[in-house]
Amino acid sequence: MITHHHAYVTGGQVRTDIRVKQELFTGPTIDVAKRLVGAILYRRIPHGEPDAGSWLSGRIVETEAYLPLVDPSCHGYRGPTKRAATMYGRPGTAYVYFIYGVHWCFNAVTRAVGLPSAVLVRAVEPIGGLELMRARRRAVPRPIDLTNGPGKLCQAMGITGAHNRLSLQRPPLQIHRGEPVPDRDVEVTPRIGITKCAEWPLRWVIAGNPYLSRRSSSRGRQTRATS
DNA sequence: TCGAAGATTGTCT
DNA sequence: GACAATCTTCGAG
Repeated sequence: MITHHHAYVTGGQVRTDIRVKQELFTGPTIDVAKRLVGAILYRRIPHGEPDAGSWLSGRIVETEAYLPLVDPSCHGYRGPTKRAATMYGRPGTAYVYFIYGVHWCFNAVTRAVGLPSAVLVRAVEPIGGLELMRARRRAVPRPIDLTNGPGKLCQAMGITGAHNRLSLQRPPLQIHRGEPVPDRDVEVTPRIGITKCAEWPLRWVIAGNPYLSRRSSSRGRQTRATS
């Protein structure tokens, strides 16, 4: 079961905590994408907004890797354009972009400065701040639909372009290591919603987790741990 | 400067 | 399962 720890690190714990968090984002993007499955995403509501100071949190259950140099689906593929510039920045920072004129998508930047790459967080399992998430997600009766998609989780947790380029090691956005997910529970599938190199197995999920995003529309190739 | 596409979601049939 | 909503980005001209 998942335990929720609201406490934010202070004092002598800070140094160790920051090092651990940075390690979350080091290494090949594929490794980071798998590693972030089971990690905890924290969002602190800043002063000036309703419910300031409270925390929203969720366990990451679904990620996708967008690779440098070789991946035409990666926004950084065609160079450091205005939008993709964030991907060329420091690993462990947020890359948040607007899509379809409707939704925000949240990524963690990976690799090194100058190598555009990121991990898309596609779904989280809500842990803390359920009521606040529900308030941000209008017309969503079921808790299971609160954060089961990249646009949904950004809406529920109030993540927007204002967070683009921010460090993920301190408020208002943080990712902490969570309880390890056994390898046998992590499945790899093709990515969802892309047209280029759509068959590449770069999506990681906790098999059978009820908070995963919707199935891929066309081929019904949703993976299941058990049938 | 213009047009098309897009790492999505909610609604309708 | 199909499609509209909605707008920023990007590449072509």
